[in-house]
Amino acid sequence: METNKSLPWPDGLKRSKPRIAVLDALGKETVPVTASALFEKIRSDDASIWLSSVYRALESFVEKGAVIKYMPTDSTMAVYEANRHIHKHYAVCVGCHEMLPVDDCPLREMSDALSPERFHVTGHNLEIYGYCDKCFKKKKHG
Amino acid sequence: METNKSLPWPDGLKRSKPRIAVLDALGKETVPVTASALFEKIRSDDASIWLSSVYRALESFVEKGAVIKYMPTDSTMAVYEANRHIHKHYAVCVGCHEMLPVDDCPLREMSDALSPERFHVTGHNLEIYGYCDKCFKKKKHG
DNA sequence: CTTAATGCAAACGATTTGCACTTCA
DNA sequence: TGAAGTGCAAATCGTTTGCATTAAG
Repeated sequence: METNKSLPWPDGLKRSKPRIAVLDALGKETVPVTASALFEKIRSDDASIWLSSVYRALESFVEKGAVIKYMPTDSTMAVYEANRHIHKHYAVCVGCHEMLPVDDCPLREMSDALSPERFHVTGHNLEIYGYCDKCFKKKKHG
Repeated sequence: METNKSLPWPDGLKRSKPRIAVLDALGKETVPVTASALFEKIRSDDASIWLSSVYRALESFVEKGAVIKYMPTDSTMAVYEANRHIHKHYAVCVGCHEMLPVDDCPLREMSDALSPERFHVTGHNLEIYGYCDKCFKKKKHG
């Protein structure tokens, strides 16, 4: 997974210190992260940034399609990841919220189920729930 | 779709006025609804109920598996539906948030992609995004 | 009776927003 | 310079919680 190659700057967005910091930080992640996790990482690296700027930066990137936002069903916080244009889904652990990438997507033929008279598909989101192995073992022992 | 048959009462839950009202109201819905929408409907029907009681009732039903909670990615509010034990997914309109049922589920073989050494699947959630026909037409005309 | 559920209000926490002050193009 | 972005604080809003009271089993 190409996490280190720096992400292309989205057209039409001014380059500012907070935005650059946010996109850089996202570029280093391999799984989706929350806004406040990003905020902490940027801060601990060095730079002064405000949480609201992180949110605003993320929002503008999402709008441009450079970043993808997910809202996991069993959580209250949104998570974000760089859009590397690799079609991908995650298995979310119900115990610790870890997100494991799932390489296969079984949805190629999905849109057939929806005729264009009813619905015009632009994308989809698949979450698989369950336990990662660590949490599964923890659960077994109580 | 069997929306009128009254839903079975989950084992181990005390029958109380607010809980009954919530489950009744959910039984009349054909698509997932928000807690506050339910709250309004119950109120407009007649009964006095508090929003917090709606949340508490929903929470207890979700715990018992009688109700399913979703958190659509493009929204900030959770939605709930009665668990009729029919495997189902929705196409969510990006314009108006309408949720259209999708009858087919392409995920039967999904869990094969995850070996049990990595992840123990308990369920999944699929959202399909796009435009319902009304919003699609609206968008075309600007 | 005795535990669990509710009424109600007040707290919470993630996210958003308002506004004066920068900063980028 | 002028529009767009940020610092910062304060507001918002869906949801949760605390506690005294009420109701279910």
